[in-house]
Amino acid sequence: MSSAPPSAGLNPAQLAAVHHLDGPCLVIAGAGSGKTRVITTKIAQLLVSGYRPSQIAAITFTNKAAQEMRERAKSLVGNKAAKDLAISTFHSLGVRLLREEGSRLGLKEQFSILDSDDVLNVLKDAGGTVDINQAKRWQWTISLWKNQGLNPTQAAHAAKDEDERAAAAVMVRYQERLSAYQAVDFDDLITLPLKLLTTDTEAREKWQNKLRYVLVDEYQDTNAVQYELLKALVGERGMFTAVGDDDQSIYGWRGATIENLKRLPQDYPALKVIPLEQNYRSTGSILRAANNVIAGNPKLFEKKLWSEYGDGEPIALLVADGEEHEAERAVARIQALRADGKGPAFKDFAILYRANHQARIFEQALRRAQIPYKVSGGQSFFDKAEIKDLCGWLRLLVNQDDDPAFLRAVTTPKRGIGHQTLGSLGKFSAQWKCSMFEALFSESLATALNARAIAGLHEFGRYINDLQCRARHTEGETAARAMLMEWLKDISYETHLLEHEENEKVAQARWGNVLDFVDWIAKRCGGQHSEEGGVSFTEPKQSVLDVAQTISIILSLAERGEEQDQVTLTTLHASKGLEWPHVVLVGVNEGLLPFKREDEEMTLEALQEERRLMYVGITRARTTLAVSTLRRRKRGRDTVAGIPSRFLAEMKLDEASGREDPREKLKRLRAELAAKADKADNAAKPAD
DNA sequence: AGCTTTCAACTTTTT
DNA sequence: GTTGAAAGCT
Repeated sequence: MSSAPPSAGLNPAQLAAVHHLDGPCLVIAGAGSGKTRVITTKIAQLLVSGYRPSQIAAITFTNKAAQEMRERAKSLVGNKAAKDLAISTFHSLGVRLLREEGSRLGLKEQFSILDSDDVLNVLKDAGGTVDINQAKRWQWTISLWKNQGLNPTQAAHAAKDEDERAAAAVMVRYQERLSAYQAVDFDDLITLPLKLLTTDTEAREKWQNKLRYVLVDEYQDTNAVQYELLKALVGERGMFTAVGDDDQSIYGWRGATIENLKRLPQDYPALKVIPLEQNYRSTGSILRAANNVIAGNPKLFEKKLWSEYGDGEPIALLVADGEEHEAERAVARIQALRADGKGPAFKDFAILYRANHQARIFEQALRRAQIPYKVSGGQSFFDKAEIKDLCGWLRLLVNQDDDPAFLRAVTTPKRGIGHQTLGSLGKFSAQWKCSMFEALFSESLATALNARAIAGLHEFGRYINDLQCRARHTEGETAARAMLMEWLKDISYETHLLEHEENEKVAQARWGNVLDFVDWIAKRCGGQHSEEGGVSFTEPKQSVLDVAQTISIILSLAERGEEQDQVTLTTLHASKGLEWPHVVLVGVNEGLLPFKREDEEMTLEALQEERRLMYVGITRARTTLAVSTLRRRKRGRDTVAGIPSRFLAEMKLDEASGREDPREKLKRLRAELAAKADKADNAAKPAD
């Protein structure tokens, strides 16, 4: 290792942020200003100045972000030091605190953590209803209260209408049930540690001593309770660095509050505020548009992004006749840019939209153009244990040499084949360099295993072969559903769930997921009819095995975390923190972005949050950005006139091309238009 | 009363 | 393309 300081190559503002170690520090990190680099470098700097790794806590909002930060830290400070750093989400830090100190709150060490589905069941029970939506509304309301730091009594006080009073009443019983079960929900993972640290001096001193320095990422996303927890953790010393951007606060609707940014200078008069304004991501045109838009919001901290890169391409404005046309234009743009010179990869493109349902039309258009794509979000369905079980079986049907799948299928549900047998089978297959499934029918298997074990394995093997055969020859939705249900009956999966789950309600929920899964597969087996661009066409029917194959591919790619070359489709919310060379921001219309419900008026706060969303969208782009607006848009059954979003005017696109001579500009624009028309023509031909 | 049909609406999401 | 609510039908 060289002796260069960890902060080599940082700009002055970044350096100031890294080296301000002896007091509270707030870094206002504009989009693309290298904030993760600042955090990891600061961690390294803290180590240099004498902190031990275990004394430094870095807090993020998602596990993914924590993972990434740990990777970055690892490459900077080495494996050994990085291992002991307390890099985690607010929630996992909460878990750690409660596991160690929970007894002080009357919580046993092995308390259970309820996920969202579990909570819903408890709420139905506590509220005496079967109405899932009612339960969901309670869940939402109660969660917001808890995130504001309200207990049931305070919540009852805060309740404004009949619905909220009912929710508050349910909340009392809900909390009682949680403590009776020795269970906590996600919100408790913040509120209970806070309660502990504020009421128990001994615990507070212990943890303030343990975690000497705290860094918080995405600080603008903290809610009231998280703020208090941070305060309790850092105590009087106030040794922390908060990194955030008030202009990228887009989670107000789930309890995040920029009050936390306003309060910080008041609560910590010694606070050093350092804005990072140099952007290392986008071209001048893009940054100018972003700055112009966000200028419409009141400023909490003054900052203006700038970049050393040139203006680059002007921002393209697409005006589409309708949703289909918009999708075609977006696809044509991708094809045109790819036809250009070196040609960017598909993964260099993203299509950004306000609401999930907007994705569908773009999916269709991309499929028709044979462009690979992925829709971000969702997919967590496949992480559920019961779904993983069944996917194990499906993977085995697709590829019998998939040993992990074999092990999962052969042991779930239990069928009298234990680890002894499987251990021997594994050794045998390793010796003969074949898969476990292949080994199962080998004649020399008798040398390794007794007859009873072999008989059991053979039965399983025959069943798999039979099932594979059925899966290959079953097509169509109804037949597929019947076949899958028969399979589940064959392996007694429902019984398995009921036996292995202590709580019958949880088992029922899991079985419900299984049925959803069956449904999902069956739907894909039936031919799908769709109308696309006036052409009606039918996807061919698929066999169950075909669908299983698709699932296997998705799973193996996800498992390896491999990035494929595909266009990204994502909501603006989910795009925060990401970037692409080429971005198309679609549906930039009044009503959609800014979003407004039909019957409600938009508050100023809501509009400002929508504006920040627009700002986030613009700043995702590195080299080119296209914004697209609809001239007509669908609303339910009928089509209404589309009003261009006010944010388009705020971008001041005509000014954005700079101080160019008007005549020159006209000439250039004409040439560009002609070139684009050519490209679009060329690109359109092979697509049809 | 309980069923079917029709109509209109349609955020954003992590732990 | 789905879901929930309200109107209409038996």
